[in-house]
Amino acid sequence: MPELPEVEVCRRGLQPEVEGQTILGAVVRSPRLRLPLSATLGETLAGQRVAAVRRRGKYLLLDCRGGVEDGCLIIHLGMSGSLRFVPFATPPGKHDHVDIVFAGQILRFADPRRFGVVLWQAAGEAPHPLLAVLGIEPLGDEFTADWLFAATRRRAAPIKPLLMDSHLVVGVGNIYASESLFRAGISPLRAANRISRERYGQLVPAIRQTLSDAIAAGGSSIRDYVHSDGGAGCFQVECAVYDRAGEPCRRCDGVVRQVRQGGRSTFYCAACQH
DNA sequence: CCGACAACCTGTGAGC
DNA sequence: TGCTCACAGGTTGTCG
Repeated sequence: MPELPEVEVCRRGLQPEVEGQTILGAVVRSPRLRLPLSATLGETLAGQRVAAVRRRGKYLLLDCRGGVEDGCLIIHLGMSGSLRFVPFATPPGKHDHVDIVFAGQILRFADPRRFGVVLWQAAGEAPHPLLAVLGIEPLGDEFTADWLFAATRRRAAPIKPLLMDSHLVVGVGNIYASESLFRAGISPLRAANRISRERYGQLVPAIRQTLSDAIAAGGSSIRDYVHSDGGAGCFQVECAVYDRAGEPCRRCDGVVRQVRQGGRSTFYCAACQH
């Protein structure tokens, strides 16, 4: 479910609940995820104090201190993952794979499709390979039109799948790639190296704005559970093109089209986007 | 190095 | 109602 905004909303929901709190232990019901879960996660996490809740791309990072070894709990929600707080003794559902137990409540990780990841990274180890290959943060200072223009000079692939390549830029998933390109008036089919520097000057702010708006829209209703349903976020923001094939464009009297790129659905308005 | 594609896994909705 | 198929918000690995 989650792209960058959903993960960031999740992080903000998590932070006030767990920062400074001590983890009593963890329960692993099913270790089968995208990468196998450590069998000793419970012992590793027991007694850890959560020093900070950070985000890198779509990865949540819980910095931990004071257990058997300092380190970082890395969580990725994959396509269908979610985190929520539940009271003690709440019976686990079919896809509730991991519990992280705090003094007053349980942080429960569920993931029907098992594309998610829960990993322990010990302090002092080399950065985990999953994180080491990540590109730059789209809401960070480095993400500029000049940078994106330079990074795409040798890329003949269509711009939309490139925006979704986390080795280049992190966090832009299938929904927000389509939405950002609509906002910038750029066709998702256009070769990345045939987009001018000036038009990247439109695209970069469009991506930032699209992500920021989505974070702001999702950021309202967080309290005792962690929001990770991008669908709900999308309803709140009202998508311009995503999942609106055949429906009227919101900007002109055209119709939203759907095509397939890299095995994923892309939505756009051929009249508004070139 | 680049780009296209299959694969991982489970659930859901559409169509017959 | 029940079956089958296509598709779903991510990422990696393989192949040409």
